[in-house]
Amino acid sequence: MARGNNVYKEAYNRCLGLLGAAGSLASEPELGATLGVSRTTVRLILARMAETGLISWNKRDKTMLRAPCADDYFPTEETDSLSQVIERSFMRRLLAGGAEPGMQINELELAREIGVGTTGVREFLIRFSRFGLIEKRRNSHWVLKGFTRSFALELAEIREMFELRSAAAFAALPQDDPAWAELDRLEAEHHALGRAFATRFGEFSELDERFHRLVHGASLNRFIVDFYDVIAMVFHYHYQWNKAGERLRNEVALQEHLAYIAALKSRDPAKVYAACRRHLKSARDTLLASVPESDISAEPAAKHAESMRQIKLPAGDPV
Amino acid sequence: MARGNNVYKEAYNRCLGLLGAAGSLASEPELGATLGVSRTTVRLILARMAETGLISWNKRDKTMLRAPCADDYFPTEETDSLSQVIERSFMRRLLAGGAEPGMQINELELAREIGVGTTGVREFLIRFSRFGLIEKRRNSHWVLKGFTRSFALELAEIREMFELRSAAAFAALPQDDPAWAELDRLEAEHHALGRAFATRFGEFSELDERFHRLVHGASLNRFIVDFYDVIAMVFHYHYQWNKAGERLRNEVALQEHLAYIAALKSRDPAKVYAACRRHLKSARDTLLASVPESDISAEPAAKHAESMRQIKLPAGDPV
DNA sequence: GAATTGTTCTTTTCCGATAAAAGACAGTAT
DNA sequence: ATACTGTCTTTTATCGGAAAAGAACAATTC
Repeated sequence: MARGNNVYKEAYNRCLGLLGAAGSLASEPELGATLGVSRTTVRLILARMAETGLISWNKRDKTMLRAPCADDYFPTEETDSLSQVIERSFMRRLLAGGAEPGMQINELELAREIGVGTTGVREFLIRFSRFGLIEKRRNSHWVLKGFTRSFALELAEIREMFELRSAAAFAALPQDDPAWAELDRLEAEHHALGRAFATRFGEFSELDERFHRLVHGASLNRFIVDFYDVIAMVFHYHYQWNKAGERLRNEVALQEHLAYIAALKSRDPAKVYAACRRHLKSARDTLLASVPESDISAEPAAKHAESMRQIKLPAGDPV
Repeated sequence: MARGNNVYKEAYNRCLGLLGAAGSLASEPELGATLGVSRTTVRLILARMAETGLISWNKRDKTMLRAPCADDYFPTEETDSLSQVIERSFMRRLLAGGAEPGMQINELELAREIGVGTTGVREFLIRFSRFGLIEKRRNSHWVLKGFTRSFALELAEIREMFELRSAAAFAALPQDDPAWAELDRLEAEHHALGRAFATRFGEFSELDERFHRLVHGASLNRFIVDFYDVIAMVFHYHYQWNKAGERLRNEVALQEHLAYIAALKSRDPAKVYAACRRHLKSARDTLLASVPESDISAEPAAKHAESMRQIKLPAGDPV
């Protein structure tokens, strides 16, 4: 009948890392800031560390008595927040099969199977609904729209609109904008990853997200920035269940990113546009290739969205 | 400790209207369909109507005994759903003054002042967050971002992108698409409203929303369609508190709509583009004019968003 | 006297319970 | 045979309460 203490447990685990690395711990407010929790939680952590004999704690003095070992850590199942637990569980069902579009979602059943209260599930579904994969019937159940080809196409359409615009805005950023320094840093990381690609190619997706978020940030538009959450969600879960051809896919994307970065640095709108489009096109094709081919007639939207991309908008300044 | 019975009360009131108009009532399933509620609720309504002597109810026979009077209706406060109550209350505070950007939102306080449970407020805030006016701090409070100039600009930017694309898609719709018939109907309604504008100009906003939703629907993209919810919310609440110049504003918009509709019917992409842009530009200007001029330096995004619109994207097919 | 600690109060997060509303199914009327 | 009604089951919407986490303030320490 109360919230779980995962915040404490998760912060405790991270704090063990800090202790192991430094041999002692900073002041309570400072620890709170680095761990991203309140001082109340910090003091709970310190209390337990003192209790288990990891440190001696007397006011300002927190010195390590022994190095933390594997047993000191809380198991990972206990450090996840409720929403993470629900999200993962839900996405597994969604992607790991048997989730037909049109199927209805039962809050109570979902809550019982995951082992949480209904409120948590409800709130998750409301938050999740903005991804466009589920829909609520008034005073009734939720309906699964499914991870379909048409979803992928609609997503790609918006992404392309937003990212082309963001990339153009990025190229127009003043010389002294901190984004340029961050771009240099990311470029270096791309090169570093490329050199050790054989062993580290799995790290690419994290770099990918950081790069695209940086670009989107240049739009200075909250709707564009927020929309990247949808893309990130899709990539995160979708590719987690679909590791086929991961290495090649990432290798291609990495090269495209480097060309894209070079184009941004040139500040030439035409070059930026071309490099961005090239990358977006391959991202879309890759995503579509991994969505199982479905009966198109059952998805009128997909057909239309595909034809949509052929429509030529009259040239002109954006409004 | 349970849900309110507003669904029943609201449906009951609408059913009184049906009864008054027709003199008798259809079958239970049919009534459920027209009122948009389940048969369980329909039977509750019929039971009360029989009890209060409005009808005699015996199986299939439901005949009116007396015409419904004002006293038969439930008061409007009791027919609103919890989320409507919370939304209105929240928007009133947001727009009716004293809501500074950066201010923090207290769930418990809000719940107490509105007289509802915390769960309802929480769920409302989560749902409302997609409008980009509030933001959540992890494990902590919500922060009000405010109905600022920069919000209006960011909103307008996306709206323009989406609507230009939707309008182009609309013009490319096949001749036999039902949207064309609906467009004809809306055009006729525009003309009818225009003829009686002096007395009925307040009805324009409802027509406005239906027209724009029809256009957006042609995109066949759920993200574009859903985004219109944001615009509709803004217009609904903002203009509800800002009636200054309403008649002129609506008159201009009505004429622009007629030109826009004519352009769509011409199916000429260049004409569609021009008419759509003209209308969007005046909609943006009108909205901006009604947002109080604020300290631009405190809102870096606003400045940038305004310069953004000057950037000329290289012409080319959409990806 | 500025930062840190000790203490207390507030707010968020979450669960279980319950009435309203939806939905299912069998029986009955046309 | 089809559509409607009567009855029963399932599911959703909402509240109150309790523990965890945050935040504020007073008392120390360097």
